[in-house]
Amino acid sequence: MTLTPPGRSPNTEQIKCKHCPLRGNEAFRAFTEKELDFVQTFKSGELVADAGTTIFLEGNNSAHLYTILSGWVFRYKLLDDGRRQILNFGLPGDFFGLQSSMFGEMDHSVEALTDVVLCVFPREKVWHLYEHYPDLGFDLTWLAAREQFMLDENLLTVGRRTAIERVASVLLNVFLRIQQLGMARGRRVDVPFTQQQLADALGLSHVHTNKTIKKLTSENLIDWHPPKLHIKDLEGLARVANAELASLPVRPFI
Amino acid sequence: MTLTPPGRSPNTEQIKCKHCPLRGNEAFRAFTEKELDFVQTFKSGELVADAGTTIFLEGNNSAHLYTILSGWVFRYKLLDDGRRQILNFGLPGDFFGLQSSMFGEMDHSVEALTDVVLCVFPREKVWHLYEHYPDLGFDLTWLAAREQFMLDENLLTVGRRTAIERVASVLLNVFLRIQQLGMARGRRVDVPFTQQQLADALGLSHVHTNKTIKKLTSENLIDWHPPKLHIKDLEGLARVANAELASLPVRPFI
DNA sequence: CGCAGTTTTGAGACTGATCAATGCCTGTGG
DNA sequence: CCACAGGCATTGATCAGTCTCAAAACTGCG
Repeated sequence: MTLTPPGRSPNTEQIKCKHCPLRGNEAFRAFTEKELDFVQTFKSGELVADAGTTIFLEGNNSAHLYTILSGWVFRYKLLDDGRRQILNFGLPGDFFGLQSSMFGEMDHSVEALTDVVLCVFPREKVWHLYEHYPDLGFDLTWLAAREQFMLDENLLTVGRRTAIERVASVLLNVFLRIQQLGMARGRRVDVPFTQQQLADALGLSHVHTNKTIKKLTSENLIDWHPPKLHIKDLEGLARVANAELASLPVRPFI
Repeated sequence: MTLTPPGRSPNTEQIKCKHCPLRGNEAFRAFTEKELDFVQTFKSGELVADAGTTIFLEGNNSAHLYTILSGWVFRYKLLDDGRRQILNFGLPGDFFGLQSSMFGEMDHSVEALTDVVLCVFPREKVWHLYEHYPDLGFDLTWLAAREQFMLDENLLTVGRRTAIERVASVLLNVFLRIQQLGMARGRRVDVPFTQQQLADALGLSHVHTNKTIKKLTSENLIDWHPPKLHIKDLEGLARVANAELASLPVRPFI
């Protein structure tokens, strides 16, 4: 496990915001020079973490905000006896850690699902952002509303969909998000989570999740040999999921 | 069903922000004169709606943001076949409708649970707020983060808690929220939702919800003769819920 | 008084949980 | 190059929590 402290990355040179690999991506809105310069001063460093590393724990007073440059993370909550609910997955360009900068304490934990590179922002500067870059403040709210949107969807899934609908809708969502980032090869994507982790996101047991995946496979909708996921029938999958195939809006990121 | 259009309330005089009944409440942070004046210009009217009225529907392009002055609402999503998941309840001081002002379209519906009075803000002015009142922009983000916090909790509840834990934790949360608003009489509060609505928030059937409430009652933890809820054993209820009794932070509102 | 919506109760069915193995792949060290 | 360990995936059998269906009792209201 490597957890490089913010501000000092070991071998790798830090990426300048100007040259941020995410900038060119069509999924994200364009930035002005001025905004870029500010974001650069806002950024305090990078965090490189191996898969499995805990970025922060519930109850922590994390002093940072993070944008994912590469890799996946997941947010989760635990009950005392160890039951775990994964709240959402974070992909490149996604933002997390807002709560601590608002309330001073996180209500959930975050773990690196794959090796990740995170862009780190100190929370003391958040206020500065609102004061001098209202458009970026607006973007922050936008991103918070987007997270809420995804949570609403997850809550519907976990609360009201059957097992097969749940698996179908989460795989579908994840596929669409990867596709939006331009990281899909046709209907083929890399989905790095284990069945156990998927189960924890769905509110199901891992055994039943496995059996449900098999069913989707035997119905010729998907083919998943972790981490390679092939969506063989997108419309069919959406039908089983009881979901619509809306396209995702272009979005900001910090 | 009465749905008074924003900007024209029939008999009632509109409430000036300066005299907003919520202002004095300890649950909320104090505002400066300048902020109050702006919020007053931001406000475009009031919406008075009877219990059961739909404020807006999923897919709508709602042009407004709302703060609840009095009464309860709930946010929900539907599946095609009518299964309903209630995402969260809104109480006085709570804010909703942010998504439409960010993405132009709501992903969920909102219904008045009781008769409500809502304070209406036009979404065109949201940008103005960020530009000229950064502290209010910050507050908006704060409120979005708070909603996220509540959704995280709900997702954990629905995904990983058992029926009895679910009922206990939602009743507990609702009690604490009412208490924070100073609307509790000791351990007694008015909880206006039906068992069916509670069930839809919990991801349970209404029959099983009823049986579970009975169990909590027979264990002498609560006493609920709708709408009168009496929490007979707060600590015991928290224990059953597998939840902690943290106090809620003072919060902003618009 | 009667209606409509809500709560309550019982019985049986079923989805998904739990338990317990087994198989499989990958990386590691001998 | 093989043996082994550890993590994951897979499978079968049994169990139980929750759902569905159906009907009755209750409550507030016109």
